[in-house]
Amino acid sequence: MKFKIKKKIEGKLGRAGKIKTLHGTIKTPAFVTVGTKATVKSLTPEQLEKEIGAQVVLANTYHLYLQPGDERVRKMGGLNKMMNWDGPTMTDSGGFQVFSLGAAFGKNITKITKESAPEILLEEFTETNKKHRGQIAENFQPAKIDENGVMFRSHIDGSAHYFTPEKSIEIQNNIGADIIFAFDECTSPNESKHYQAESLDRTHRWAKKSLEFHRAQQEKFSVGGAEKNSSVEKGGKISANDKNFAKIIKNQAIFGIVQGGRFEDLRKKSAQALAEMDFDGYGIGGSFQKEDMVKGVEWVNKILPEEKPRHLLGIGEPEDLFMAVENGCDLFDCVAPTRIARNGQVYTESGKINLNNAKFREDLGSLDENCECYTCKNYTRAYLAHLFRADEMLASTLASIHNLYFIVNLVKKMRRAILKENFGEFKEAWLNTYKSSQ
RNA sequence: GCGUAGGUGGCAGAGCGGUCAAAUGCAGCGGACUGUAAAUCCGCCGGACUAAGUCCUACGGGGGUUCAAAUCCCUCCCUACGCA
Repeated sequence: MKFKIKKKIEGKLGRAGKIKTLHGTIKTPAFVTVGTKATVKSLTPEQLEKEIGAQVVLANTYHLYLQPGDERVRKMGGLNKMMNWDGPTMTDSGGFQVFSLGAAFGKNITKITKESAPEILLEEFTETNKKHRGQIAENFQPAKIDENGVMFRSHIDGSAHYFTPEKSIEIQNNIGADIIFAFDECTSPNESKHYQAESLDRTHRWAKKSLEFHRAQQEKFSVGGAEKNSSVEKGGKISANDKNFAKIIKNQAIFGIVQGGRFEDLRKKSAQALAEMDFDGYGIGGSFQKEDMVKGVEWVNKILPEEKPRHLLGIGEPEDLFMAVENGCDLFDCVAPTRIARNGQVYTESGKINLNNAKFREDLGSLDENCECYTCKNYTRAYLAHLFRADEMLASTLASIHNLYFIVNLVKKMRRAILKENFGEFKEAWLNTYKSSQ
């Protein structure tokens, strides 16, 4: 993987550049589409590429390990081949599941908190979650952390699985994405500073282990290439797939992940510690308070090496993307566009609208007035409103096409603005319209 | 005409003397969703008053029994099935 900066935003940390991978080039800043289980929900790769113009897909280590199993992914020729996606790919390490299946499990907690958010009545939410999320037994906690790793209980069948940094990397090697992440702990925003600090040190130790293990794997595959491949060592023949994997892993980049919650000293310490390790790029993870996410990003990006790409994990909403691009992030992924789409909400230039609202039942306009996407060119709000009410699958597909097009192209526009040196004006104008009618 | 089973909120359908403005599901209305436990979840859903609450009108119509009736009795109307 190679990263090149083409242009910077004057007086800011933001930049436009290019990341070259085995499966193609990513023009940054870029929005990464999320395909957790090796599919961007409700979309075909062809729609992703042609209708949306997506550049990258991010899949998930934990999910693909559970099903179909990373060995099977490898047998199917790796992530790209398996899902018929030709472009660049990434995998998240399972670090987010430490949070979502751990501290956040059964509670109504998200990694983004808002100043205005009311106190959460934990017990109430736990009760409702038990009721509605099925099979889960009393006090069931699917993720438990210790110094060496995390014990996950499968959310599918309850079986126990132990992830170490090495295990996560090994799985990610088998999945074969272009960019992989070190195993980390995404901490809950509700944790004390004491816990955040403790967890941070552990995440740094895991980062080092992840990096060392990955480099060793690459070494194994580069010296003598496919001959050193494990299946060959067992006496097998060198298959085309083994050769292909040798190439993939040799080129597989690894990003370290910065944590530290919303604490300045911890964020800076984390950026410093990771910058000292020779990662190919960096992820910025963990929880934020919406209002001061800017500061968090700034603290970190001032320290991380400029010449390496930075991925802001799990963000976001349009306003977050402007903030992050301006402050030096190159990649973003977020489930929001596809998730809210499946739930009936779509982006428009003037804010989000909910197609389940009665007022759209006879609205013959397109989802967003000036949008050029496939959905907007061919369908009305009224039709989508009907599809959602009728519980038709096409509703998800059409809304997802629109939302991803909207976000992917918004970031592309930001890139163009950087190249044209008018990012500031573009941001201001865009956000004015977006906010004004919310 | 006779027999049997029924008539409950927009629909389906519980309840069979008090704890019933009435379970549950659907429909309806609104909200949430930020490295996907997610085609998910939450709230409201007879009427009036800002809310805890208070009052009003309600389980086919009418009449009764009872301190108390969606629930028991009588009668009428209607529906389904069976028999003439």
